[in-house]
Amino acid sequence: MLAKQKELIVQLLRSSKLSITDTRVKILELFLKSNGALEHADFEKLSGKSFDRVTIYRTLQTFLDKGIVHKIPTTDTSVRYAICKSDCGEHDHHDHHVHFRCEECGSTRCLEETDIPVISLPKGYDAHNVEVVVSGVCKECK
Amino acid sequence: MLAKQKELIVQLLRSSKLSITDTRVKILELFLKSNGALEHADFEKLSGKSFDRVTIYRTLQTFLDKGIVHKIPTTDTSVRYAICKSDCGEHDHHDHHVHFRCEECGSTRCLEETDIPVISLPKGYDAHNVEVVVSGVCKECK
DNA sequence: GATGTTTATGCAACATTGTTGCAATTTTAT
DNA sequence: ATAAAATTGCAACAATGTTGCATAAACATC
Ligand SMILES: [Mn+2]
Ligand SMILES: [Mn+2]
Ligand SMILES: [Zn+2]
Ligand SMILES: [Zn+2]
Repeated sequence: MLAKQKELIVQLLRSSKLSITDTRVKILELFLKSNGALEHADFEKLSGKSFDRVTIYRTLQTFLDKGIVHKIPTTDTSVRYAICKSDCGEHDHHDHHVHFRCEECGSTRCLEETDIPVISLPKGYDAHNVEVVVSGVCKECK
Repeated sequence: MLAKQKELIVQLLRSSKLSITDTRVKILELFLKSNGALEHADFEKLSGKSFDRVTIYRTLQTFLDKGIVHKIPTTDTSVRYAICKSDCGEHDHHDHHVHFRCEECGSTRCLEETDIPVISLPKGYDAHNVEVVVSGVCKECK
């Protein structure tokens, strides 16, 4: 791993008041390396089975709590996580972008530049959050 | 069960070229009765444990294949299903509506009148399907 | 309504995914 | 270097989903 990236990761953990551990550094490294969302099984594979499953679950939950990563909805039982590129904090997330799932390569990406549209709901409904997931064929697969 | 509803369900199964079985009738009955999306565990509870888990999985998959139900994306591992109110067929679904998840009562509903907005993606991306899930507080819970 | 054929179901066995308690280890603060 | 606090790995468990196969139910034909 590059020293620069390591420094970046350490800063990220420190600013979230998390202690610097091998698992956390490795998982953040995998997020930065990948160009899309990752799911639990990916970490077990990509990390070379060096970490316990439970630790990975707990680490992802911690990152969620701290606003370091966010989840992306799916229609199957998998849970997909992506790193927050905007500076989300523990109590305010502002990842208001569309997600894209490619039917060819299976990758899921954050489209940072594509904003979530305004949805006008029927009377009586109060919206707190809107998730948009587009599926289709990505740039690379066409 | 009302005779009228039973007849409706039988028609629905026939028009999808599915044989009429107890499990299928019961599951459709539960869909019609509920005013929101259901997940696998709901069928085991609501049906009174009379059906095998495997049969429920297979029935839901069959209904999906035939366009009788559709899935709704979630950020957890649960898979939620709702009945298609538009007349979707085996090869063409046209459920282009927004879904709403209430943070209070936990119900997920199809907002049939609320259309999916047009999303303009970055160049190179080809959209086939757009899913919108809004979370917040529903009519009844306010 | 009885017949054979097709289809669906239930069961067992297994795989995958996620959770909790607790002791051992690592990190951090002093 | 040491003590306190936090994280990790392990075991045990719970929930969810899949497959093969024998039995049972539904369907089409007579
Ligand atoms: Mn994202
Ligand atoms: Mn719907
Ligand atoms: Zn692709
Ligand atoms: Zn509600």
